[in-house]
This record gives sequence, structure tokens and C-alpha cells, in this order.
Amino acid sequence: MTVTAGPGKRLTKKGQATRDRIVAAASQLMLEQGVARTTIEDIQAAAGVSPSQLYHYFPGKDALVSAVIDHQTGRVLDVQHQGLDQIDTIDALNRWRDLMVGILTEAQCVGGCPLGSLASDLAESDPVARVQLANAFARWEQLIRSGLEQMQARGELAPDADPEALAVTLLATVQGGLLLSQVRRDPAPLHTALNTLIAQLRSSTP
Amino acid sequence: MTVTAGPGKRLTKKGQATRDRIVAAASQLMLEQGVARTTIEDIQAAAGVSPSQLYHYFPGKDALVSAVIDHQTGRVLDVQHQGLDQIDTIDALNRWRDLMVGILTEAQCVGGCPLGSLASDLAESDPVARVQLANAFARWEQLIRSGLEQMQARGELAPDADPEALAVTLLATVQGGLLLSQVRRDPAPLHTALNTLIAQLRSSTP
DNA sequence: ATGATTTTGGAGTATCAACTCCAAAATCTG
DNA sequence: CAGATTTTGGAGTTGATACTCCAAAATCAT
Repeated sequence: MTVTAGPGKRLTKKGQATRDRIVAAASQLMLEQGVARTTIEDIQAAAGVSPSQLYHYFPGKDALVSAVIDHQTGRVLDVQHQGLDQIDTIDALNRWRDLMVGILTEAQCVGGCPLGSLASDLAESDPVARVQLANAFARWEQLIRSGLEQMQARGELAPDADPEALAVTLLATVQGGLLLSQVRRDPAPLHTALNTLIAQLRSSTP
Repeated sequence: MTVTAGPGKRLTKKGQATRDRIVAAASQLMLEQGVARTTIEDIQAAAGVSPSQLYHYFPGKDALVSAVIDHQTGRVLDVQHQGLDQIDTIDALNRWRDLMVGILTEAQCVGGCPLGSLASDLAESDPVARVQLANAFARWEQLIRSGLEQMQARGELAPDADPEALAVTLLATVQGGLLLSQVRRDPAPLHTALNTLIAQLRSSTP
């Protein structure tokens, strides 16, 4: 997911490191305080970088936001691959649930979902970002769907279950659960919501 | 939910109208572009009000945000009462689903959930607002739970179903579905997610 | 009606945030 | 090593934004 040298710009090893530092700092700050509340100066300070450096790598804040979306998309999809790639049984779904609840708990429920937060923040104010995030969610959904299809092929899921609809539902429940947990500062809502949904799946297993 | 004259401040009929106009304008703008991106000047223009008027009714932006949260909480809970108060059958849940999908469709998927958007926006940057929103969600959840308990009492829901857990799950799914629909500009995700969840409930009905 | 109180108009201020510019230092290429 | 290119430091500019102030007009209570 790391965007290395594009066609028009050659990036030195050191340059790439600086760029990465900027994106990482911006990603964290924007997750913690939102895009609009994160100033360029904040990012400069967190990344240990001067104004000219930042504007050397990004034409403006919008471009930086776009890079942040790519960065977070990569991080989230990595975790999802880790949890979903070899799903065979319903218990594997429970491990996936625990993976996400664990990450949330470690973060002490701060920030919520990196993609969900960006989406809510940018959906109405940055059309380009909206599409970029829609694509990210589509890829995430596809990952879940593939896992469910694997399970269905192994007979762990009812043959008449609809993996596509279930994938949307699971993704929605993850997003909503993360939001509720973030607001309440308590991992329970995410855990309960996923647990309930997975239990329903099990009950309709042949 | 309308906050009329508090103890320390007497509000004239006209004054209350002006205050209401400010809160309504601020609510809409903050829903459409987020809290941080909505400037006091934007609100002044939309409400047809001068700076001194705004600062006469609110000590600062934070206080206005708090009033906006109250306003949106009232609006959302009103709709939820409308859809949930007399729930007896599973079909009533489907009408509730249609109510929300209908509202979302009318809004052309712009803004998402008024509470969810505020929550995601403010959770990390305004601790007072976070608690205020947590309470709003708790009331919403309680409304859903009461509906489910009614259904359970009538035998429309399995006796061993857990209304509390189901309420959290439904609320999370609504929130996540609204977010996905907002990002994709398509009511389908919300519809699919709620539909799938309700279908699961039906399948485990005695 | 009249005096007290609330409401309003609008100009003004101090601060902050995004972005620019140019020359010096570091790094790469051959 | 030498020239071309990339990277960096830091002061400066422009515009926006939250908030203030004071006097005039409207409204209310008696």
C-alpha cells in the first residue's frame, strides 16, 4: 500500500523516509482529532519537519489527506487479511471478532475505525476522498465475503445463506460497534454486536 | 427537547425564536460539513443573524455545539418513538427499517445519522460532547430494547433471545449501515444490513 | 406610559492556519 | 570527484475565524 516514487518525482531514500514520517504523523493526528482540526503545523511538529519539507512532498492539505486514506486503507486491510484469509469454521469468525476487539481495547477505544472516522469526517466535504473511501470499504467487504464463501463451501454456513448480504451486514455492524464503543469508551458494544450476529449465523447452520 | 428559558436568562418570545433559528441553522450546517468546518460566520449567514446576536445567546462555539446535540437528539428520538413505540410483530420491525431507509433516501444519503456524525466528529475532541452523545445513544438503545421486549412478551421473539444484546446489535447495524450508505451514496447498505438482521430474528422465532 | 431589560447592528481585533519563497545543505549519478 | 537534483531551514504573507464592544432599537412588566 505504500506509494513509492511516482512517475514525475524521483524520491531519495531519505526523501521517502521523510514523506513516510509525514504521512504517519498526519494519520495518527487525524484519527485522534479529525481532519479539519489537525493543522499543518501540528503535523510538522509531530513529524519533526519544516513547512517547506511538507509542501515539497504534498501540494496541499488535500493531497496529504489522500495519502492518509491510502495509508489507513493499507493498515486496515492488512489486519483484515490477517483475520479473514483462512476462515473455515464459525470459530474462526470468533477469532476475527477477538482480533478487532483486542485492537480496540489496546487503543482504549480511542479513534474508532481509521476508515470509518475518515469516512464520516470527509464524506460531505471532500468528494474525491468519499470515492476513495467507498473503494476501501468495497475491498474490505469483498474480503469478508470471500471468507464467508469459503465457509459456505465447507458446509459451515447454510447453503441458502447470502454471503454478499451477510458481508455488508457484518461490515456495518463492525463500523457501528466501533462507533458505539468509541463514544462509550467501552469495548463491550463492538463485542456484543459481533457476538450476537455470529451467534445468529451459527443457529442457522445445518 | 427544546431548551426554553433557563434559570438565569429570561428569553423573550422573539429571543427564543432567534435562538431556535440559530440552533436549527447550526444543526443543518454541522451535519452537512462537520463541526470544525462550520464557521460561526456560516451560521450567522444561514440564520440571518449578526455576531452580537449569536454571542448573546451562546457564550461560544462549544455551547452552541452542545445545543445542537440536544436538538438532534430530540429529532432522532422523536423519529424512533414514531417507529418503535408500538412494535408487536416482526413486520413492525420491517416498517421501522423502511422508515429509516425512507428518511435516508429523501436526504439522498447526505449527512448520515445526525447523532452518529456528531459522535464521530466530537468523540475525541470534546469530552463533554462525548458524554452527551453517549447518553443519547443509551436512550436510543433503550427504546429499541423496549420494543423487542414487547415483541418477546407477545411471543414474536424467541423466549431465550436477549433483547439487550439485540438492541445494541440493531443500533450498531443502523449506525454502520448509515455510514456505508452515506459513503456510497446508496441506501442499499442500510437496507441490506437491517434486512439481514431482521431475517435472522425471524428465522429463530418459535 | 415608562423605566428596566432584552435584543440587535455592525465595525473592529487578535490569533491562527495554510501556504510561499529562496538560498543553503545534502544526496545522487556518472 | 563534479555537476545535477533533491532535500531542508526558516522567515514571511495572506486570508480566515472566533470573539468583543457599545450604543441604538425593540420588548416587557407594572
